[in-house]
Amino acid sequence: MGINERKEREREHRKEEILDAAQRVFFEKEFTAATVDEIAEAAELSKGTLYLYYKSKEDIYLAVMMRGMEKLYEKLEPISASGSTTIQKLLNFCECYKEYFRSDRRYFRMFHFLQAPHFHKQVSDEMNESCSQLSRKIWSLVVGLLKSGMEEGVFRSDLNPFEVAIILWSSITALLLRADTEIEAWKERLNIDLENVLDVSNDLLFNAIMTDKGRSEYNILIKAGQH
Amino acid sequence: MGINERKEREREHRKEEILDAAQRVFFEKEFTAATVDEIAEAAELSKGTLYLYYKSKEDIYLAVMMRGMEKLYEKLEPISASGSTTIQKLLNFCECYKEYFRSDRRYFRMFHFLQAPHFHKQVSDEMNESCSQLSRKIWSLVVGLLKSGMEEGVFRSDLNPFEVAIILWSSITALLLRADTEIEAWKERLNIDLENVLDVSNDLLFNAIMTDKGRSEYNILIKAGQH
DNA sequence: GTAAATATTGACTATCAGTCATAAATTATA
DNA sequence: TATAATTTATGACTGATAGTCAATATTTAC
Repeated sequence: MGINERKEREREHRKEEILDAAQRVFFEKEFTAATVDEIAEAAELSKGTLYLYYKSKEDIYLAVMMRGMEKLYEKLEPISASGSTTIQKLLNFCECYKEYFRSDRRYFRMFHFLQAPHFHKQVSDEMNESCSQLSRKIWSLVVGLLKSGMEEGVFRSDLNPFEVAIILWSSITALLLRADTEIEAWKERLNIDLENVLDVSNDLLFNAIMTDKGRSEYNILIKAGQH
Repeated sequence: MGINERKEREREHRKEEILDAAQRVFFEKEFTAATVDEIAEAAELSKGTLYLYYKSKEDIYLAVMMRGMEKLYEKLEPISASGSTTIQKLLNFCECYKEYFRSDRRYFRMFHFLQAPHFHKQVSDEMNESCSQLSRKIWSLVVGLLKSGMEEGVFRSDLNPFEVAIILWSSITALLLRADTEIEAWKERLNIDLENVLDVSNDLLFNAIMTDKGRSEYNILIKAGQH
């Protein structure tokens, strides 16, 4: 019976079409401002049909956001797999995340909602699970990098790689989320460029987690990058 | 005419009563789950009356949150005014924020909403302004501390105190917000204690922003604190 | 004591997520 | 091919809730 397979394919295709429509809507309006009716209209389907494919508005939102996370993963993974040194990879990771922030800002912006605790109440267990799984994929790239660096002796091995990953990821994401909403305000009020603040923050943290060996390689790369 | 003054006092008093009621509600339920009708019932007033005193649900929420920020300020300010050394003050600031997180968790939890960009759409300009003003008050304590430390030569003076304040505040707040919602998950999954991660993060950043002079004082204090 | 001003009310409106009985379309059976 | 069974789609409806406003009650001024 190829019929069930075809039906399954068609179902997945329809789900993607709904996401295409939802993405157009969520790129224009944030979660609360966007309505399910708008998404249905954009998808040229009735609202009831949407609910045959997704369990809630939050599920649809997360599914679009996961496209964004997947895209970030696709950008980070090749760095991880490349032949660069660990220090170079760390710098590339950060540059890549910043580049993602700049060019895929509408996806990045959706990450704001991951923070809101109430949001997850309406998310189905399956969606939450796929989302965590994808998070962990990205996560493991960072942890992997830190572990390699510790083994090679460029990162301090007295630190816990998971803890350092949390620290780095939290601080970078927090500053980018802040930059997303406040970059103009800081520029005007105190002439501070939040993207530059991120560079300073990274520089402080990188130096702090590196060994002398790591730092010497890092400083050479940094100087080479500044021109 | 003392009547207008009395009326003004009564109006302020009523606003506080509404906040008392709103606080009880928001301490139990997060923003979306709490309803204005519930707050009205808790205040023993009709919903219409609430809107004579506050312009929106968001305004009421922010007003309660500002009580929480005020309370934090009241705890931080004495540290700033004390005769301790700058390094000691920095450590006390962090300990104080962590203590606030633990004992005033319900206020702290409300901070989650400050991040959400859509939230501010419904906030009146006046409320936004009072809120920013209060933020700046807390903010200036941190910046003041950093500036003093730079003058005394315990903090690196090649760094911009405003930028360092953003970095410290962002990273501490981001880790505490994460701890608020994920502390059990990390404990179970990888046996990682997010409160400890905060200590590690602070240690990395503090060392990174200090001069040799600062670090030597810091290390003495840290060792004294560990017993 | 009465008129004007002020404060309060709660029924009403508008909006929107999610549902479900009904209808259309597709597939299986005779 | 005709009909029954199954699957997919619909949109009017429900329930929840933020915010409004004409009507009412209370307080102040004369």
